[in-house]
Amino acid sequence: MSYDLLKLKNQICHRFYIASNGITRLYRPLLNELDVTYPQYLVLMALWEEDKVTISSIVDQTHIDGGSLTLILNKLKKKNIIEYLKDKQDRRSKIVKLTLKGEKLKEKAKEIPLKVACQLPKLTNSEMKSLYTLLDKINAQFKED
Amino acid sequence: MSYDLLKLKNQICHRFYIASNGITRLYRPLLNELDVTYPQYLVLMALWEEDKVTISSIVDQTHIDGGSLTLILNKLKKKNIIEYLKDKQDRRSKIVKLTLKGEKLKEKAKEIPLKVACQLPKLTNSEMKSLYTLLDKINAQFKED
DNA sequence: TCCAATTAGTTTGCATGCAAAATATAATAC
DNA sequence: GTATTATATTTTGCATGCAAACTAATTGGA
Repeated sequence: MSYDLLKLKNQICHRFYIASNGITRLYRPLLNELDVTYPQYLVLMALWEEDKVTISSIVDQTHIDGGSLTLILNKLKKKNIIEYLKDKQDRRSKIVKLTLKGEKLKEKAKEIPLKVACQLPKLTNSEMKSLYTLLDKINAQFKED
Repeated sequence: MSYDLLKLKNQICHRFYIASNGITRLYRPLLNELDVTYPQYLVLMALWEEDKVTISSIVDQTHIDGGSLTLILNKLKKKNIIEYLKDKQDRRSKIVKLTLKGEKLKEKAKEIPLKVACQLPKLTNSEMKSLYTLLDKINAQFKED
């Protein structure tokens, strides 16, 4: 009995692991049509909301690791989806800006959220709201890290 | 307004991504003391519950990708935490078995779940139960993939 | 003003996650 | 019984996630 907490069925982190990987898998075929990966899509969503931002701002919004983000952004640049501008106030930082192609991708992506939602088990509005609230409580502590 | 569904704040998958990575980060320093990574720990939890199982059984229990699991198991073998046995019924499959060292690690790991729980925001029993239920609903569809 | 501490990004090395191809062995169809 | 098909596992190649070391530029204070 004292080992019950070590059982897989009692691991909340394992449930997040399964949910995160599983839902990302649902996105994959849809994102393939845009020729982007899920983390690249996170970056795009951040830029579609606010363009011409620093790399560290994107880190804050997406929670993608900075080292990984360097690679991700370079790939988006190679695909002509973003470009870099110089920050004249602070020469250490770079400004990331969507290209026209990057902006137009938003139109193509518009249908993705609903298509993914349709493949998920139906939750009532109340359940969905509750899930968001609980996730936000759990994640609150990671917002500042 | 028609792009609201593309905002980061409305992405349930992004919340799972943040929660999964964030909580795994809480485990890391604790798991370092056992010299294992989080996915390796998932494998150990599966084996502590049921030892001498096939690789595909571990895939079913942990939802770790089969290709990745081959590497993970080889690393656990190199650390003398598991060993392989031959399956005489089916020579395609391997039986994975904890070594004595692997079994003893369970004792060392016993305190980990509580130590992690202490670092998470406090949820009421009711909230926690609700979160588990909702996650299980979401994950139900990935159980068979 | 000059140096120490800080900050923005990049690079490196290791460990997955994942799709797809490759291997080896079993089970089925005929 | 032999060819076809299916299953268990491994291998390969690419894309992160992450810690730690590194570079360049800015800031804070003495």
